[in-house]
Amino acid sequence: MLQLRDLPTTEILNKFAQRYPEADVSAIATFLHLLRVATDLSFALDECLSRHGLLQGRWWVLILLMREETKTSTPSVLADKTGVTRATMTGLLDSLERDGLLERIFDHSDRRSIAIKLTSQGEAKLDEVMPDYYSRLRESMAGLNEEQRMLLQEQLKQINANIGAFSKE
Amino acid sequence: MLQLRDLPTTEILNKFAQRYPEADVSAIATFLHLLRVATDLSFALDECLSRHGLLQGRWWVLILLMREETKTSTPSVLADKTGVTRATMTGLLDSLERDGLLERIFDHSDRRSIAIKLTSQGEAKLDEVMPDYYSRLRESMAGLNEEQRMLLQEQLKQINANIGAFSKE
DNA sequence: TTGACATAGTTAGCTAACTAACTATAATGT
DNA sequence: ACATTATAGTTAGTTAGCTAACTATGTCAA
Repeated sequence: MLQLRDLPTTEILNKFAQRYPEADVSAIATFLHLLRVATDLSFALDECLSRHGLLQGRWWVLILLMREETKTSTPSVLADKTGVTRATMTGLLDSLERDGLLERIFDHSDRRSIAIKLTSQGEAKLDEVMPDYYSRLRESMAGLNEEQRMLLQEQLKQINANIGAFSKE
Repeated sequence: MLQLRDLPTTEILNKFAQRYPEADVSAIATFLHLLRVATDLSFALDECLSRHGLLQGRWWVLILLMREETKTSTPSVLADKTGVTRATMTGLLDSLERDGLLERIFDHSDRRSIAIKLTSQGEAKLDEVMPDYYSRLRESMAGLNEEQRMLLQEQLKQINANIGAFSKE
């Protein structure tokens, strides 16, 4: 995702709207601001995680395992839940296994399948990262009160409901 | 940026909040929903652009050139405005030049510098892409009225103001 | 006026995603 | 029962980003 350092001014938007009558200026501005804030947040998150030797992909895998009662899942399920391909998941798991944060356990009920289990080192890593992540996240959202947060989530849901319009056909 | 297909339920968030007292449940939920909608929008945008042989990086370069009165800029300025490195910009410009959408013009006032100019083919490409992009964008934002859009932008500004908290130190 | 530093752009090599093709195993329909 | 199809995971090769190092040119201060 691009960083979009230079959002269009109102004048520029109006100039484009003149050339392209399909343009809805306030829709464009809202869309670009949303993308902008989200990419900035995503970069900041990666910066936070990288201080602990993680990036979003590796970190999210650890969290998904921690969520499970048994601290265990499978590569395909993890791939689906993180939204990466199974091929990418193979690489993420290789690197996390190399660091001792999880282990591959061969399941004998279905010999195609492999169980992925968080190690105690993996738990310890999350116990180190999550407090830092949660503290920073708390601060970065401090500008909105509870009511504003609920409202924001409602509005995001509205947008989410119509995303299909973008990719349809 | 990850796709985050499986956002945590309230129960999961509460479980984590029990283990990590730093957690602010509504902050986390708002943050994740924001990232989620933004990545979905970004994917949808790429899907729309790829029908016209573009992706965000190449497309944004064309737009930045179109904004200029002279349809001209330089690699470094374009790199700054798109938030990619100069090295990445070299690659983007190579590919756009190969497609005939822009040209490199050697500037003799400063022989280090190169002028990048949108060709008429480049303009034609934008004239093909932008109406499609704007129409889809209009539809995807149709769930919010003018007032809600302004409100959303205000809230995003609030978050933006505190992003520093995430990456500080 | 020249030595040190700064700027513009490129090249080379790395990384983390991707797709496509592959192996192995399981499930299913005739 | 066995041929077909589906599923789980990996491997190989591609892509679009990145950083670091490089060339060439320009600027500035002793």
